[in-house]
Amino acid sequence: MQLFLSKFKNKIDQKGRVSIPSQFRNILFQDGSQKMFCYPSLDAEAIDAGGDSLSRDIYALMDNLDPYSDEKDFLSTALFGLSEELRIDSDGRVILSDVLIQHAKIRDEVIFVGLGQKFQIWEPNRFSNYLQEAQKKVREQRLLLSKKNKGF
Amino acid sequence: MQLFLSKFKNKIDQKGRVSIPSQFRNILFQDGSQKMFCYPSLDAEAIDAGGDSLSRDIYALMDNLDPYSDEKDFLSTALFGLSEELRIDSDGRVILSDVLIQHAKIRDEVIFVGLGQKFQIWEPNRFSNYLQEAQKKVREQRLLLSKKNKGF
DNA sequence: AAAAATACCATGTTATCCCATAAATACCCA
DNA sequence: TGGGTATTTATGGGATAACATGGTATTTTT
Repeated sequence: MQLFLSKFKNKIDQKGRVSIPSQFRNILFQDGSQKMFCYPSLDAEAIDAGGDSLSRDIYALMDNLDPYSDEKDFLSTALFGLSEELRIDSDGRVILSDVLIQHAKIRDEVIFVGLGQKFQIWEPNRFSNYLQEAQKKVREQRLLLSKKNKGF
Repeated sequence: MQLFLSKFKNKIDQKGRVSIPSQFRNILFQDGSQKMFCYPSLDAEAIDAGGDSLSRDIYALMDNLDPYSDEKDFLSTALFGLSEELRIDSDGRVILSDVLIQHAKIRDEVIFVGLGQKFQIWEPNRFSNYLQEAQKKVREQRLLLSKKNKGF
């Protein structure tokens, strides 16, 4: 399985179009779909995005919940109610919706960040702050992890 | 399993290309992949790099985490977001990304240092400083150890 | 009709491929 | 062992393809 790795900075033009980094695009295209599945990230000011496998994972997650629970209703509203399948045009670009743009406080540049099975889209400054925090956490965690994981 | 051993100094050309030392390249090619997996070293001004086995170790590490926790998001941002799989071209060269170059403060020459299951890429002067300190530390340690373990 | 979405085209930049060269290494055979 | 030949390797350059990005034209929506 191909993973989303690394990060890329791209511009948004006057029409609101952004190129999806080719590395990510190729992964999305692998299952034949010309869509990018995305929704406002639940715990960050960013957009979560991915391909068919991501949307399938989320469907599967929902299926495991009690059909008549509040929890399921909340989650399906938060995820499916706000998720979109953006069409990827012939040049590999998408147009982000207003809802997504406002949630992530995006202007005219974005950062695509690979997270393995999905990726996120950030406003650049906001992302560099988040990254610093994340790196701090990793350094703390690593002490624990390194006992089990050789080499890393 | 083949180990990355010894060190090699190579040049970066005007296009940003560096030859991977053939000894290392052969190990990378063993599992058929044309990629070099790498990321900014966590505790040194250097680039950590390796092949499939290194990336698999890290993927496995992430698999153990709760898929929808923000702990996982933090870790995958710092690990996946900063990792790259650089394509090795037909002449055995890669192009290091800006992020990696800036982290390791690399200019037009690098040193590849074998560390067993992975290797590091250093700016030459920075590496020789690091090496001197490391040797000093080893000598100090050895004095302590030798009291218990003669012969080392 | 106006606005938005889509297709299509153009451009500069960068990455990728292919080939050339020189040095180093491995190989071979008398 | 020596001496010469072939092979590998690092490195440079030119040609080509891919990519991000901007623009214009055409279609669709409302």
